[in-house]
Amino acid sequence: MGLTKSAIFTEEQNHLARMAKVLAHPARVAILQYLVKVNQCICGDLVHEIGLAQATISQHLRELKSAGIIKGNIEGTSVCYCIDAEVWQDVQQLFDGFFNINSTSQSDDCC
Amino acid sequence: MGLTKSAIFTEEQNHLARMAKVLAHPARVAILQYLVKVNQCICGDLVHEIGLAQATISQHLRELKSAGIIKGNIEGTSVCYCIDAEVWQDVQQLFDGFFNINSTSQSDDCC
DNA sequence: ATTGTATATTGCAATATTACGATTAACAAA
DNA sequence: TTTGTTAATCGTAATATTGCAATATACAAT
Repeated sequence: MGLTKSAIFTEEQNHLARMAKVLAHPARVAILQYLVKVNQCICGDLVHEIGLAQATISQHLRELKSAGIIKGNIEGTSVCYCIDAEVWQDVQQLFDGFFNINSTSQSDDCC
Repeated sequence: MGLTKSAIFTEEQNHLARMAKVLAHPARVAILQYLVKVNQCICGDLVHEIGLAQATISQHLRELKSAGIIKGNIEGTSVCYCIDAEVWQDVQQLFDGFFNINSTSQSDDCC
C-alpha cells in the first residue's frame, strides 16, 4: 500500500494533518518565519537566507502556496511572496482548537 | 539525495518540524483526539475506533511515543496509553509561539 | 503445558518526500 | 536582438512513509 486512507477520517482530522504536513519540514518553517519577519520577499532571498538550491526552495514554496498559507505575486521578472494573513489565522485557530480540547480531568497517569 | 539537511536549520525549526510531522497524519491526530477524550486506552480500542489494522495502529503509536507525546504503561497483557500532559503543553506552546511571532505591520499584500 | 488475548516486530509493496542539476520560460536592459 | 536575471518545471536518485499479513513475544487462564 503506502497511501493514506483519508476516507476513514473526519474532514477536521484530514485538514489538521494536511496543515501539519506543511509545517513538517524545517525549510518550510524557516521560510514562514522569514516571511513573517520581513513581510515579503522573493525566491532568491530565501535561497540566500536558507542555503538550499533554488529548485529546492521553489519546490517548498509551491507546497506552501498549494496549502494556501502564502501568496505569490508576479513582480516583473521576480515573484513576490508573502503570508496570507487570513489563512495563517485559520491555521493558528485550527491548531489552537486541537490543543485545547482538554478533557474534564487532565490526568497524566495511565491506568 | 532525499535527506533533510537538518544541520542548516535552528534547533527550534527542527523541533517544530519534528512535532508537526507527528501530527501530519490523520490517524495520529485521531489517536490523540481519542486519547484526550477518554484519557487512556489500549491499542485494541484504537484498532476498533479507527479502523486500521493492528500493525498499522501499533506503528503510529510507536511514532507518537518516540516523539514523547504519549506514554504507554504495561498492564498485564495489554499496554495502557495516555497523553503525556507535560509534553502536550510544551508542544502546544511551541506551536503557539510559532503562530504568534507577529511582525509589527501584519500586512496582507505582496509588493 | 496448552490455549487465548494483546501487542510489537519483521518484511514487503506502493507511494511520497527531499534535494538538486539541467532546462525552460518570462521579462528587463543593453 | 542578445544578454542577464529570476523563478518554475522536469528528470532522477536517495530516502521516508504508509499499510498490512505474518510472525513473534508476553502474559493470563484453564
